[in-house]
Amino acid sequence: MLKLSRLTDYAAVVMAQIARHAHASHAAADLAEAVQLPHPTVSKTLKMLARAGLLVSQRGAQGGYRLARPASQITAADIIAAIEGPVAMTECSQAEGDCELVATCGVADNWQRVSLAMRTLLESVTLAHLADTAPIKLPVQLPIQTISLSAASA
Amino acid sequence: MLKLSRLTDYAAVVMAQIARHAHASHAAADLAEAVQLPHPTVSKTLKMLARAGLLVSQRGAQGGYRLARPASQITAADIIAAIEGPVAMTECSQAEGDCELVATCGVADNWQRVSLAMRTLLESVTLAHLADTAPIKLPVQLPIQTISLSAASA
DNA sequence: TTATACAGGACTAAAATGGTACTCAATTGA
DNA sequence: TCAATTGAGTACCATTTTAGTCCTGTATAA
Repeated sequence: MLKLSRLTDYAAVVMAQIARHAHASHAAADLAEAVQLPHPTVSKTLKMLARAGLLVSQRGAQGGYRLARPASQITAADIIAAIEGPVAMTECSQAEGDCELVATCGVADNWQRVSLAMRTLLESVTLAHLADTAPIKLPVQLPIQTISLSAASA
Repeated sequence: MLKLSRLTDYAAVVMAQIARHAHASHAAADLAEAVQLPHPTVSKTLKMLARAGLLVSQRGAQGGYRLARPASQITAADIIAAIEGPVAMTECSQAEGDCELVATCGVADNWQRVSLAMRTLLESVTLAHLADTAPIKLPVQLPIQTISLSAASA
């Protein structure tokens, strides 16, 4: 399925919720209520996002979480990376030298290129886009074809 | 990590191996030897690929697996789908009506668009590209930017 | 100083994944 | 027609990952 983990999914929903009221501080409990998910799980997610530097936290009464920077400067790739680690399709596309099958593999290089393309795509989608109830209008069908796999330039 | 499962990774490697000698029939054991992976696992992978219609199998002596169609007509998305099911980033981006959080979610539509873009990307990469030892030259950095999220057209 | 709210870590339960083994069926060719 | 080869199908187990919970500690504001 190549799918996001459920926590990552939650993270996106919660981030979007915060982004829609970026001025205020949001307590974990309030957010959990707003998005209809269990407190402890939302809390865990928020902690991960804060640790990744996407949210800033404020302890104590009237505390809570706020965006660390404008929603337009937080990307889908950031959110995914905060929960699941760096976006990479295969083991070998994130770190060098782990895979002992390099010799017989023969597809590593090309997978890495595809992986890079996906990362670039995810970096081009911002939290501002996600939080907007209006659909982001990705003219997907056509332009991606312009990434013709035969063209030049590395 | 948004990563492929290990079996999917194997599938790509094995498919590439077959694609490089598309004329011959390949026994599971031979392929396992060639790519240095355990027999039973390769066998399992091959069965899944055959069931998905990407390979045709021939039983008996001199039997084995062959590509069901030219490598240029088999996409990365096909291979991933054969092992993991349809490419979709979230539960709700593959089937309608499962998620009871639609009301509070607010990001479903946009995730689905991103998901579609990823699928399109994976459909534009063929087995012929993957199997080619020469790198596919994805001019990624630039053109993906042309998928500007603000443009028109649904 | 007390209530609020986040931080961190440990722990458990459940599910997905990966891998193995065994038996059956089909094809070839001697 | 029989034996060897090779895929098909199924069931099973071990491991890892994921999700979720709980508890204790710490910072802040009123």
